[in-house]
This record gives sequence, structure tokens and C-alpha cells, in this order.
Amino acid sequence: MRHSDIMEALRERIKEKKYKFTRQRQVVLQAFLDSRENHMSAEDVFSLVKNENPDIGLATVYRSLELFTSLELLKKLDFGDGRSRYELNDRNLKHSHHHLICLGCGKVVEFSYEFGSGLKEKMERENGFQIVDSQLKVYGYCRECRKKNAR
Amino acid sequence: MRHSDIMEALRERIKEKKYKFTRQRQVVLQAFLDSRENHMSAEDVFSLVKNENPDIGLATVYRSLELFTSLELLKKLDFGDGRSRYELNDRNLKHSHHHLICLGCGKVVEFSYEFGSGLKEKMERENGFQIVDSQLKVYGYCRECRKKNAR
DNA sequence: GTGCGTGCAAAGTCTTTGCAAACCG
DNA sequence: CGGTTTGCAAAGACTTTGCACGCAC
Repeated sequence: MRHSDIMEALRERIKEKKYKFTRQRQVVLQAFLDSRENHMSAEDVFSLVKNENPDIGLATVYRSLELFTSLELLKKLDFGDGRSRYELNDRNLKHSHHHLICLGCGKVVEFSYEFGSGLKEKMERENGFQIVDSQLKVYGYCRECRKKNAR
Repeated sequence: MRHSDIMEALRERIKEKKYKFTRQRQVVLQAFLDSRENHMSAEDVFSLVKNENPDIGLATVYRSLELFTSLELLKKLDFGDGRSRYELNDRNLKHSHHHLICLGCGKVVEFSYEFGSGLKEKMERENGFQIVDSQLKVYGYCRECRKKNAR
């Protein structure tokens, strides 16, 4: 999915729900398109956009992130470092990507993994849930941290 | 694993690391053995233990939970409701249990799922990580919430 | 007895909220 | 214009920390 398509998706979903396509909302989403950092916290986004937009408020960033998550443009993640992080919910790009987290240095690496096809159906059948999404986190120690600590 | 074994494990690991086997630490761990609530927050634990132990401080509960997590007696979980939750890390009891979380009401259901045996090895080989643990969270809507919202 | 652990309160961090002003449609 | 949205500051929620006292070893 191209960047312009994502911004267009924002415009459409915003219009559809009768929200407003404000400058601040564009700028916040643009930060995700421009940044190479995949997992930004609210503060990360705020720092990025404040350069071009000194008047934007941190509360607005929080409100935009929450809105975009509800519009399914972003995914909210938690890596256990005390703040929420967000990534583009680019469902067409990657089938199913998950996170490998280093317990030593906190580094996060993405990887692909497809669950057995029966999992979703099994849980809908056995637990009565309608499954929407899943997140797999795998914890370990990266090469550098293993070397450093002679694990 | 029986309850007395878990308390014994606490005593051993504490001794091994030269910590002290205090009344408060016993009481906090005991709360997990007594409670049928599987995923307690610090506040949950505090409420439970305060009945028998009115003098215990919330900070002590937090410090014990952190200690037990580092000793691998507890696992720290995050279900996205703004507070950390903890469960017994009873590795011998359940092979690999994960969490099914209702986006409507927040209910959490546990389920078993074993990853393909190659996953761990693949990640160690391809990413250089030494894998320690994994957590799978699956999000959806439970039967009651689907009924309520006519999904 | 010694030093780790505790209780209390204060401080810290992240996030949400109240409100008047600004802005989109 | 009118109702959303914003910026700011204050409040809120959870967690951590400083310090004097107490307890395990």
C-alpha cells in the first residue's frame, strides 16, 4: 500500500464517520509515513511533528492516535516499557507480523508467522468468540546482549 | 505443582539469591495460591492481603511482584487496561497457555496452543535470539458482547 | 547486631480531561 | 456559523522512590 493511499484511507474513513480532516490529524498520520521507526510512542510522534508544527499539543497527538486506532489505521502495541506504541495497520502489506523482543536491551524485531488455519475457527467454535486480531510476542536475548553477558 | 511446592520454591530461590523470606513476601505469594482470580493487578493483590495484614503497604506489594517476576515465580501480563497483571508461572502445570481477550467487556479466557516446533529454532537461527518465552494474545468479541451489540 | 526490607508519603511517568478559543465543513 | 477539534494546564491513574524504622538472618 502506497503512502498516498494510506492518507487517502484516512480522508475517507474520517468523512464516513463525520469527523474532520484537520491539519493536525494529517500531520500525525504523516509522521508514521515518514518515519522509519516502526513502533512510535506518543512522545516520539510529538517530537517528530513539533519541528514542523510547533503549536501542536501532546494531547492532540494522544487523541489522534486513539482515533486512528479506532479507525483501524494504526495498531496499538505494548512492549512492556511503560508506554503504548503504535504502528501502521498495513494489513495488505504483511500477512501476519509479530514481535521478537530482547529482554536485555529492549530491541524489537519483526517476524512473520502464520497460525495453523484451524486456530481461529477452533476458538470461535469452542469459546464463542468472534476473532478480530492477534498479537504474538516472543521474548529472548539478542546476539549482542548474549555476547555482552556471556549467556 | 502443589501449592506447598510453590511456596517452597519461593523459599529456595530467595535463599539462593540471599534475599530474605519475609512475612510480606509469603503473604503476597499466598494470595496467588488462594485466589481463583487468575490475573491479578497490584491493587487486587493489595486488597486481598490487607484483610489479614492491615499494615502491609502497596509499595511492598509492587516490590514483591517485581521480585517474584524476576525469580520466574510470576509472569507479568498486559491486557491493555492500563495496569499490569500477574499470574503464577506454573510451567509444569500447563504447557503453553495464552489469552483470548474480549474487546467489548475485557473478559479474559485462557486457551492452549502449541507453536510449530520449528518456530523457536527458526528465530534463534535467523535472528540470533535465544528464546525464553512467548505470549500470544487473541482479540475478539465474546458471545455476550456479540449478542448485546448484534454483531 | 547488620543490613536488607518495609511503610508511608512524595514524586515520577504516562495518559486523560475540562474549558475557552480556533477551525473545518 | 455551529459543532468539532485543539492547546494548555490540571487532574488522574498507576508505579517507583527516598527515608527512617523494623525485622530476618
